[in-house]
Amino acid sequence: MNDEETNLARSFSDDTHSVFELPDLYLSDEWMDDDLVSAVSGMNQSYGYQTSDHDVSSSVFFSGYSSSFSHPISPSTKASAATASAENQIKKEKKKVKERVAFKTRSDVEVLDDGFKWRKYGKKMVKNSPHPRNYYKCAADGCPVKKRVERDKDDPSFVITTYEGSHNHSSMY
DNA sequence: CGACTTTGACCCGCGC
DNA sequence: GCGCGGGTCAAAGTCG
Repeated sequence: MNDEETNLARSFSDDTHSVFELPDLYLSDEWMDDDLVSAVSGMNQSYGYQTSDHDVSSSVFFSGYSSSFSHPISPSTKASAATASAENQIKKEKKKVKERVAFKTRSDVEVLDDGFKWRKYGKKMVKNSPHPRNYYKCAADGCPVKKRVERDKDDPSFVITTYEGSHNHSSMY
């Protein structure tokens, strides 16, 4: 885990958020489908946290393509694919994607204040799920960080948040 | 009245 | 080369 990811984890441990470790309760691979599973490396951690308004618990997957990519648990589609082409795809993704962090959060609201200011720029219906997916960008000037938020397809009380990139500004606003 | 969200259109990569 | 799925743009709308 690099510094950025550590900071991200710590951002949930302030006045309004308290971070505590969970047993591997939510680390089952049932939700790890498609691109999410391909984003997961060997370093997995599980957290829960509370806000003043809501009780939420999260599975937190810190991932980085750049470091020690471990072979993912193959979902059905990729498992059936030829090994060679699958490896090529992994190579391509490795090149393109720098850094991705996926949260699965039990919450009734999808806009959790994680200390950054987000500007919403898109909404899409995704094929796999009956729920829309929302796209946010960090509002800080010149900051390239994006996140996407979607609900779990078969358990709508979960919200999946995926962060992409690292903040290049120290202040949160 | 300014800042931010909404929402359909547009774009681009990929598989057939 | 066309259609589809996923990501982004930007004009219009909404909110404080």
